[in-house]
Amino acid sequence: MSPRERVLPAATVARLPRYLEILTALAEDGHAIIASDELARRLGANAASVRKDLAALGPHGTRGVGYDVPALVARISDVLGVADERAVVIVGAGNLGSALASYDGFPRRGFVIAAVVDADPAKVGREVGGHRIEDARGLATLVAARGISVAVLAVPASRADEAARAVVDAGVRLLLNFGPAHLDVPAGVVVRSVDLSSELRLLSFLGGRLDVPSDDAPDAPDAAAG
Amino acid sequence: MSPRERVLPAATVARLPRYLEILTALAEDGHAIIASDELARRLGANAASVRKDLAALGPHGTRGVGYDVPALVARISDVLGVADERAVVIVGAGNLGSALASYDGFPRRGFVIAAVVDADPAKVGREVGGHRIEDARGLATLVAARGISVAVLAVPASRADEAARAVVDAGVRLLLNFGPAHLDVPAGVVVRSVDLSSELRLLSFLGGRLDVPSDDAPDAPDAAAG
DNA sequence: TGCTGTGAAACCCTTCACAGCC
DNA sequence: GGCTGTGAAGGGTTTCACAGCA
Repeated sequence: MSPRERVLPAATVARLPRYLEILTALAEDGHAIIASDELARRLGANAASVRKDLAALGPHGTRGVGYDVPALVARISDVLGVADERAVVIVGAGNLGSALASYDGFPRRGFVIAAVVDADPAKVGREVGGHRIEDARGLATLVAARGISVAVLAVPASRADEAARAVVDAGVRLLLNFGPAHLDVPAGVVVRSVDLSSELRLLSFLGGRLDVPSDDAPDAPDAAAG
Repeated sequence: MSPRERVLPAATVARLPRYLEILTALAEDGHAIIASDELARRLGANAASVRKDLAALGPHGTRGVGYDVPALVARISDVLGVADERAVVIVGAGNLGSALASYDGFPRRGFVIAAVVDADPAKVGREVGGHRIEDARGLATLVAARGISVAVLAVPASRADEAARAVVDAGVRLLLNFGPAHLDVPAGVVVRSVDLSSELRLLSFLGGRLDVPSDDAPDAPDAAAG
């Protein structure tokens, strides 16, 4: 449906948030210039890869000198669209949902928690992280009234599909899912999944391999979920 | 304990935990057989990819019929090494650490929370998720005494490096890091990072492409890389 | 017939090596 | 000299298409 002209390689896009974190920290430390070598070291990547990534964003480097840190911060912020604040609803006020509601990383990155909802009436009215838990049945109203564009799903695996359907029906098209399942959503809805169970089991596997002596450290495979 | 184990492709390994989740659920629902098409649908992947993945584990499928669900569950469990319990220490008893300490996904997947530590003396002695918060300075002793092999880092970004060094010094070689930074660890130490900030910003980017880009149309940097 | 198992092609990403500019 | 920008090479992953078997 959407005219998806992929300007940037997916792998580059996936790294942009980390560039932004590093470059922002550099800017706050007063660094005005950085070379690809140093950036690569901080990112844990190859310098050529860094140069390819940054070149794809446009010419912000000077040969023989390095990259203009403030310019890159501005450019990446622009590309990622972090300039605009986004209203977020956290669905599920269990342990994880409560933690996320209190997580200061959200507001610091332009994500305003506009609502925390739960399907359990017993939880409605309680407070988590300064937010009053509201009834999940009122989702559609909340989304419309507060301009919510992102939903964070922190519900049990068995409820994930149901919750996804509810937020999509309410008009949300960006989902961050903390659950093991693949969510079946309509075209036009974007889902990113953070699967703690999978990460743990992957660790378990990689740990089993540690007994084998190896000359170089096996890099963890990227878990870029589809 | 495995007949003959060849090296599995990293991409396959990264998917195994999700296969295991799906297949376990199928087994509990009484399904004895599943076809690659159906498995692919639930995984959100291609059927050929599923067949390649499963073929790499050995012959557990029957042509014209499908795959033996219980056999696959057993095989993947074996490969991932989830049979053994692993003792985990959670480092950082803030919002996220507390949530993880209460997260029932850990015990259900063979990860026993053996300790929760924090560097803040004010927090020591309090309880989270049934675990008493202990002093982070005693890490080395705890790790040795309780056979801890996995550390979950849930500390602020500014403390991540410090915390990583501490757990590695204590003898832990498997780290699950909830933080934005790249951790510099010695060879032989495996780190998996779950970066909530990055996920959010990625969502932000993907969402920006769904709506009308505000002022600045994608200025078409030649994507012809390589 | 139906579905698995698998060569082969296509694709993507990373890394190297070096040309180009300051 | 130093560092960016980029063709080319190399390696891995996905997808197709079909052979092989119950």
